[in-house]
Amino acid sequence: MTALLQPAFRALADPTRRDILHRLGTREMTIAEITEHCAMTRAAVKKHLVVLEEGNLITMRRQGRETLSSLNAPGLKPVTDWLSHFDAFWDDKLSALSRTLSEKDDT
Amino acid sequence: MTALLQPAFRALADPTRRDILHRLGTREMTIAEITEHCAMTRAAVKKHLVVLEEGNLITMRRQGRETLSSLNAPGLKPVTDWLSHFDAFWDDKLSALSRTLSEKDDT
DNA sequence: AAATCGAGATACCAAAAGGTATTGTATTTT
DNA sequence: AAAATACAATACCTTTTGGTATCTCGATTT
Repeated sequence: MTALLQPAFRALADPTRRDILHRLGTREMTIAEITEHCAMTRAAVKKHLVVLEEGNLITMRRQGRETLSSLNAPGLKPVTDWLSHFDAFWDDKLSALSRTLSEKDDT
Repeated sequence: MTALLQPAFRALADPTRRDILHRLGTREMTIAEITEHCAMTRAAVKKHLVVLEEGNLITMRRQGRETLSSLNAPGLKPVTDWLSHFDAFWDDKLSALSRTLSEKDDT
């Protein structure tokens, strides 16, 4: 999974792609549907989707003449794992609480 | 803080910059020190440091003729906050626990 | 004071990223 | 079968990105 760290971070670096991820959190969507919200051409949206797929953040499946894109949230795990390395450096109440709890119960 | 979301994600998109962040987790370092590990010129490293500073992920201070760079971990918070929106989509034990707790106590 | 050392500042270059336009190809619809 | 639909693929363009080289400036060392 750590092999997908760079493609995932790369995919997240663009605001359009983050917006698409958010929308796909709601439901599976066609390229045309996504394009409605994006102020660019279908071709451009498709490119973004390919980048998201390379980052393992979405999956695409062909159904008839449509391509359905859906969120692959577990693909974010390498990213959150990498970020968790820095948890110890700031004192966020919740993360501190989580750390405390995980110390008591590491099953 | 949400205004720094894009610069922060941008800064994290480069493997060299992520590596620098890791190193700065250990201690404050000069540009020359960082450059030793980076297989590129000081000028290139400096550019990366500027990007990291724009993302609010590090701070730089001049001391004599040296520039000391240090990690600013709280700058990662907008990123982790954005990512937490997707917590509900995978079943990570710790994040599930955190959500449960935050429901009971939202102060 | 002179030489050196760590950086800042530009200018420049090649490659990648983000986007459009155009053309082509299956799948539906009528 | 013909037309329209939803997309794929390619070519092309512009801007950004990652990098080097060079020159200069200010701080240190001797």
